[in-house]
Amino acid sequence: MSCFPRYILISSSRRDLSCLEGCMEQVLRKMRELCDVSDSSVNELLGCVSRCHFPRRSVLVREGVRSGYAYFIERGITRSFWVVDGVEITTSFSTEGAVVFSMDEVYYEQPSEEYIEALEPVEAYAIAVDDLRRLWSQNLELANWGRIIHQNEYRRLHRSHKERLTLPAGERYAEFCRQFPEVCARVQLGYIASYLGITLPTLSRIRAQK
Amino acid sequence: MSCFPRYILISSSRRDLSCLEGCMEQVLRKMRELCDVSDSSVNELLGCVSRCHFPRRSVLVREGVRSGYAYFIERGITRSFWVVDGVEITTSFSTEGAVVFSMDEVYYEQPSEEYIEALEPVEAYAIAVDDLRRLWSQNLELANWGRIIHQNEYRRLHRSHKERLTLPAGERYAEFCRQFPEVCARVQLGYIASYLGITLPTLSRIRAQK
DNA sequence: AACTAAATTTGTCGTACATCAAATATCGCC
DNA sequence: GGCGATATTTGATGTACGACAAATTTAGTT
Repeated sequence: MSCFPRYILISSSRRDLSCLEGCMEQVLRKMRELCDVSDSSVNELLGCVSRCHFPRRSVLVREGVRSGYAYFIERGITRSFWVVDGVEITTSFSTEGAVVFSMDEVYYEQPSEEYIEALEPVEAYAIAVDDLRRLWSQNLELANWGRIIHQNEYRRLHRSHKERLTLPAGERYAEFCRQFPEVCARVQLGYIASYLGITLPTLSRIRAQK
Repeated sequence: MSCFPRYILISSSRRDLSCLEGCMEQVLRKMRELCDVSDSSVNELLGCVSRCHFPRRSVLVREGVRSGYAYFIERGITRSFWVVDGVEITTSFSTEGAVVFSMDEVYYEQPSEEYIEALEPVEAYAIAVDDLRRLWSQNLELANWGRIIHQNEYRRLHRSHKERLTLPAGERYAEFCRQFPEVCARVQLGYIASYLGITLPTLSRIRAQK
């Protein structure tokens, strides 16, 4: 089990929106791919976020804790994982434009069961979980956006589950590379192996075969 | 691959609500466990449903088709499954009080990728997918109820995925029996084996060990 | 650029579970 | 209540992948 260097930097002045002009570009680009959101809703969202930075290997969300924040990834890549009996199990990767948060915290108001860590230096926008919940409950456009994100996550998980049960390891890896070429290129092998449910040596051998 | 005897009976008179008095008991009981829904919202829902019956082994939702309906299970049990290369993979069981539908149809307006079949004779209430979508988009209470159902499904899947990656087959079976004793008792072994990602002979041997 | 730590490859061996097949038990239905 | 179909058990054999460990390559830090 790795040990985590720990610092979280959240810019102090939540109300200084000057830095937001022309910001959240990746996040907003991704949002517009998913659904229509009016400028006023976007502004509501922008009013709640603070820019922040996470060095490589730092932890955004920790097991057993309520971090209090969700994060929109503007630059960099993160992984979510469980630690079970000292073994890390990667459950997802998130890149530019994605939202990462603890489902336990946001949906169930409980401490997170997962970790989220930065695999590269991450530029992000933090939003307080309370603010996110409030926006989702009050603003229909943002609620729909949240729902679509969640539905897509469910679908990814559903399909990955299907693949786990039907495809041998090599084909699952090929499928992963096809679906997430970005992630495949930027992330080290051990994390992908863990995501696919195989060991690092096995994945290495699979790659050697071709 | 099994072949399906097929008849779907939906009572013709959608507007005859007399049969609904004291009806949907199991469904409404389950709903109240999850969240608060006012009588007027419940009535909105009741106004859209029709009682229907599915014999054992009949199919509620078929792959490649838009069934046009979601179903509230009042009595009986269903399974959802994929057919991949002629092999059935069970992804969930639904009992009294549950809602079953094709995610592809309701969320993505596409033909279903899954089958849903009755494992026992099923008494259900059918709602047109269009009506369900409309209710969810217009009624905040019902929308929240839908969201909670979806979140719980996500969580179940997330955890089952975790178990698949960390526990050996025998412990996964034990965990399944602990979490779903009802289902465990009512459903035949092959479906449970398929849900757990092991073969029927293997599950039979696991049980013989204790 | 060099030094160190981390990631990946490669090797050997063990095992949990799959596959195929046949025998027995159970259950749905008339 | 009994018959026929279906579900479960049991057996023999194979294999994909895991576990552990050492060698080699790659990459991060000064």
